[in-house]
Amino acid sequence: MDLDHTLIALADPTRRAILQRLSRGESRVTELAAPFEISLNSVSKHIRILERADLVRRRVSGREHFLTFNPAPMESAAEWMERHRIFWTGRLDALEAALRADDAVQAAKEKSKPPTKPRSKK
Amino acid sequence: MDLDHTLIALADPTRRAILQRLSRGESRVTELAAPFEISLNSVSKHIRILERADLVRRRVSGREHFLTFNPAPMESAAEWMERHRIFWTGRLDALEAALRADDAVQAAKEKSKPPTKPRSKK
DNA sequence: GCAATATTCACCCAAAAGGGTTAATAATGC
DNA sequence: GCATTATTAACCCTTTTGGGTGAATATTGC
Repeated sequence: MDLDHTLIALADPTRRAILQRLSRGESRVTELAAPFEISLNSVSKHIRILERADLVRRRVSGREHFLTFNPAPMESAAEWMERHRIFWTGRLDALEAALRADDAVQAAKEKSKPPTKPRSKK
Repeated sequence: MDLDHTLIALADPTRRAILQRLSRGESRVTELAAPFEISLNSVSKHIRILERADLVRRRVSGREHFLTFNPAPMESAAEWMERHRIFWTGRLDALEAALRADDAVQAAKEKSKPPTKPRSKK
């Protein structure tokens, strides 16, 4: 799934730093790699993972590779996370509400024990 | 960083399915593993990764381990993603605006060639 | 043409992830 | 006590990740 690639790409501090740098504008690979202590080669591999997630686009001009940040996958991921966060948390809330409701029913039963009018059907 | 563990945990379909199941209420490991084709053992390993991210909590009662979904790390991750998405995209917008402004300045220059008060820097 | 530059390719290595199988451990039911 | 059940532990295997080095390739500048 795309989401997998996006989340994997974002789950690394070096790659997040690369994206942060690229959010300020396009950059060549060497420029981008300079601030990092790891080798140019390792940075190149991180870039490939970012490209797989389509978070980074490459424009080759002669021997220089210009990289740009593409926010679209990040928007999808943020949207997915927000939606599921709300949905999943909402279901927990619903569950708790149901439990509270059950408790209330139980309390009512205990209190007045009515013959519990058989609800017709069945 | 915590974010690393959270994103890694969320970057797998099996683990997302586990969380989805747990969002409907707590479950034992065996119950949880039943719908999956992979072994109980593999599910157990996925659970450990979810626990590392604190997305899943474990309550042991006798030989049964009851798992619950903890939404807090997901909220942090969603918050992080939304904040950076806006910030990074915002900077791109700012960059584009700056480029458009430069274009406008350039166009103005071309049109009337005024002495163009040098805006200091660079 | 030739040296320097920008980048990747092809490897090596260690650690982690994701899958499996076969014990081992701990609690339950009888 | 003893069989059953729930779960992890300890291994094996393969792939991926994250790091490295050294060579290959392509382009630029002279």
